[in-house]
Parts: sequence; C-alpha cells; structure tokens
Amino acid sequence: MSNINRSGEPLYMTITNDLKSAICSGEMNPGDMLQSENELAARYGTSRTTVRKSMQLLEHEGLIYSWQGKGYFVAQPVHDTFSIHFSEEERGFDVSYRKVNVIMPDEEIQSALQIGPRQMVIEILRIIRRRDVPVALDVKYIPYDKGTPVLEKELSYAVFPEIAAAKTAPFAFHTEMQISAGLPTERVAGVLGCPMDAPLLTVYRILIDQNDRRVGYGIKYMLPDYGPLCARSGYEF
Amino acid sequence: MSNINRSGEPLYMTITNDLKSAICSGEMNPGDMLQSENELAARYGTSRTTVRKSMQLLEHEGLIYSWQGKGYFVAQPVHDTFSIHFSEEERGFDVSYRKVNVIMPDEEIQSALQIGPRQMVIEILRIIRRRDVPVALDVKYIPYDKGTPVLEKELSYAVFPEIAAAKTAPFAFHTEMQISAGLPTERVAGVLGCPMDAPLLTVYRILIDQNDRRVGYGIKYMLPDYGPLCARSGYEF
DNA sequence: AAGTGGTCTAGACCACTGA
DNA sequence: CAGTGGTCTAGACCACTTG
Repeated sequence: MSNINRSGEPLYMTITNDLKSAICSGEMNPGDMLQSENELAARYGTSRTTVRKSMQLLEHEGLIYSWQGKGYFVAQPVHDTFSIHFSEEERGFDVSYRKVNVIMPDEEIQSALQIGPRQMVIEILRIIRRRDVPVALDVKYIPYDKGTPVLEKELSYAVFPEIAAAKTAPFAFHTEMQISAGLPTERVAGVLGCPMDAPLLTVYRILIDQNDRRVGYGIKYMLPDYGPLCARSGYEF
Repeated sequence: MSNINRSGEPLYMTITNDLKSAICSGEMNPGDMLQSENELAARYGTSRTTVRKSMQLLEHEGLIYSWQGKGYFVAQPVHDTFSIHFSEEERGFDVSYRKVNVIMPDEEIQSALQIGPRQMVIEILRIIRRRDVPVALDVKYIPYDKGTPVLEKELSYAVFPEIAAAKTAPFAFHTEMQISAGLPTERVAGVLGCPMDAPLLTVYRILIDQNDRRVGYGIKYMLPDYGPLCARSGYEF
C-alpha cells in the first residue's frame, strides 16, 4: 500500500487539513468536541497511530487540545501573542561602525548587565543610514573581561547571537526586549543629526545565558524614517 | 511493562531531554549530526517509533532538523524572532469608554480598512488610566454595515477578536501590527492631557479575515508612563 | 464497565542519500 | 548497495472520565 494518496499528500496530512478546515470555517467552534481517535480511524480506514499523528500536529498548532479520558476539543484562539522579526541584518540600509570603545559603565549599563561600576565594558556603535541619511543608531555593550583579549572575532561578530556563539552553545541563550518611545539624549541627537524633540522608537535588548548571566546589552534608536516594526498574530492557512 | 520510568517521565521525554541537554550544553553544535533513529532505539532499548516521537518534538522546537536519507542535524538557532504579548486586558489599569461614534472615515482609515469614503465606520475610544492619570488612548474602527444594526454585543465586545468571534469563526483571522514612535495629534493630546511634543509609542493593528477582508483597525497611543512593550526570543529549558 | 486519550512495540514498505 | 528518515499497521497495556 502506498503512503501517498491521490491528492499527493500523506493520509495524516489529509486528516489534519480536513479537521483544520472544519475549525477555520466555523463548522466547529471553540469548546466543541472532535470525533474520537477510534471514530476518525474508522472514518478514514486507517490506524489510530495515523490519526494521532494528525491530532499531535493540530494540538501543536494550538487549534485543539486533548483531555485524557474525555476527548479532543477545539481550543480558544490566541489573538494577543505576536511574532516580531528584529533582525540585525538591516537589509536595504547602509551600516557603518562608528566607534568601538572600552568604557566604564554608567548606572543604566551596570543595571542592565548586572555588573559593578569597575567592570569594564566594550561599547560598539553602529549607524544605520538610508541614502546617506542616518535613520537609526545601534549601541551594544559587552562585559570586557581583562583576561580574555578583545578578539577580532568578537568585533566583527558585533551581533549578539554570534558573539554568544563564539563563546558557548548558541542554544543556551535568550533575549529579552523592551520597546518604548522616547526623546534622544544630546549624544544620540548629535550622532543621528536630529532635533532634540524627535520621537525615537527605542528597543532595549538584554542577552541572557543559561545561567542567567547578562552577556550583552543593546539599545537601538530609530527615527521615523527607519520605518515601523512589524508583527503579526494568528494562524496560517 | 510500565510506560513511566523511574524518573517519573515517559521514555520519549527522557530521550528528548537527553538530546536537548547535549545541544544546549554545547556538547553538540549547529550542523552536527545526531545518532540515527536505529542507534538511539538500540541505545535506549526501545522501538524506532518512540525515538521518532522524541525527534518530532525536538524538530518542532527548532533544535534539530531532519534530512531524509541522511539523518538528523542540530539546527542553527533563531535569535531574531520575538514573541510579544499585546493584550486588550490592561491589567493594573482603569479603562473607560469615552465615546462610540458613527463617522465618515478619513483617508488613513479608508486605506487601513480598504473601504471607500462613503462606507460609514464605527469609532470606539477607550482611555486607559493609572491612578486617574491617562496613560494611553485606544481607538478602534469597524466598518458599519447599514444592513446589520449595531449590536450591543459588538459594543461590549469592543475587543477585536471577540467582535470577530461574534460574526464568524474565531480561527479565521489574523492581525497585522505596526509599532512606531510619534507625536500626538491635537485631538490625542487633548484626550490624554499631554504636551504636543510628548513621544508616544503607537501601535497600529489591522484585523484581517480569511478572505483578506479588513474587519477592524485599531490604534493605541501610549505615554511613557504606560510602560514599555516587552518581548522575548530564545528557547525554554 | 465502556470509552477516551497516552505510551509503546515490532514489524512493514517507501523515498532518498552516499559509497 | 546499505543506511537513513517518512509513512503506516495492528495490535498491547495504561490512566483517566463518565455512567
């Protein structure tokens, strides 16, 4: 017996899509109970295992949930969780490194990186331009360990995930982000060449490793010309 | 034979966690090939099916990927996709409805909802306060169909997902969001009682149904006192 | 007790890869 | 060709829910 049916997809995919259609079309609504695994297996002339594969997929997508001893139910949709892409790549922009300094951290940086005032920090400034006009400023701070020299690698990898990768396992990190609106400091206004009352979209990021150590802190100041951040929620069809 | 081992978890979970540890600890790195399903089945004294269940989990989490005919490989971590919660609930704030109007849409609203100038629109204003001080303003626009009367339901459900739910299937929608920084209009400054040069974090949202129809448009203006938006990326442990 | 989902087995055949 | 992952079967026993 072939595993691929006439529609060119495996049977478990057919079952998945049939159920997905029923849910997305409104034929079934949140809280409704689905057919049992045995009923579906009989309906599609297949084994329980194959039906379960479909159910696992739907459950992982958040369309249904299971309740042992009772059955599967249509889930409540989540419409308040958004995905946002915040790439370092800056496609369509020109990026230049302004400076790389070793500095004493101010209080904001000490607090973000959870370090003392005497722990030195590497500061990396990037200016993002469109048609030679600065539209954003990106500043990153990395604790500077005296023992380990500042590697070229680290500076060329002035992108947090890759700095991280150079030091330890790349899956052992997560990033926390805060987005707010603010006014530029004098220094930022100077670099960006904008007035002091220009509203800036500002993104703060802290890179945290598996042991809850702060290994990087970044701030990105964006002028309106940089464009908005885009996000979306919901389900794919 | 019991399905739960001494550690109180099913075998497939043990396998999953063992592999996850190897990846997150840096013992294995992106691009490395994992043991084959048959090798793992032998190593854990179990069947290929159980091993596959573990692999599916890890693949779904984005830690590994499979290549038919070759094997499983540790994936490149994604550190530029963030999850952001943007709830309507406004926990910790006081919310009051200021007005509900039926209006003629201006050009911005026409463009967002993809409607003509003569299609009427319902406008709903919410003011969000902390300790009696306005910290955010939320405006929503919904196309007003002459045929269907404005239901009380719709006004009390002045939350997009639920308006949607009242009309059709709740899984048939997605939301697109833009986040930017800007200055208030006179009207917004008036309602929020803020100066004209206060930087506002502004979130625009469009609710889109399965047929690509725009069914709602919302704008939320947030003063610095409202607090930042928070997001995170990375893997759970 | 009957029905549900959760875990697991020991096979089968297929499509794909690389030597 | 042998080895890999992809699909699928026809069972088994378990834990849980409901009547």
